[in-house]
Amino acid sequence: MPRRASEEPEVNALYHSIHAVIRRIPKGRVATYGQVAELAGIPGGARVAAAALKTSTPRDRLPWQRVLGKRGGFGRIAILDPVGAAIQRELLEAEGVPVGDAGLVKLADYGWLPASPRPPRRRAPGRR
DNA sequence: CAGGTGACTCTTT
DNA sequence: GAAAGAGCCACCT
Repeated sequence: MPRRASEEPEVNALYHSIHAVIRRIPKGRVATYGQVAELAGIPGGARVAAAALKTSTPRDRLPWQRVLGKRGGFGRIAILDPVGAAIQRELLEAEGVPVGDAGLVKLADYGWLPASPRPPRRRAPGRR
């Protein structure tokens, strides 16, 4: 069975916060998983944000199409749900967000800036 | 409590 | 620039 936060229609408070952040993404803008997670209070929890989206259902009316990977792409979803990815691309273009042929969005121009610009982080994760 | 998993992200090869 | 390896977080079994 698919992994979900719980069998109940209501999600956990943490996931709810993530959903709330996603709902705050202005139209015509996109945010990254890491960005959403950080705003939700989970720095470095990009995967948690992804899980929150995965567990959510279309009935939640979440603008998941505005959540992209750090490189401006859709990530593995393009492989898991190619149909959904196509819909996502159309939705973004309908909002005024141009998507390149490779399925990439210019985060420098259409990235969401909730409060501060993007401070260059030195080496948070990935240090081996 | 411990092990396994993933719509991620980063640094190094 | 692509591929591989390592790290983090929260949820599930």
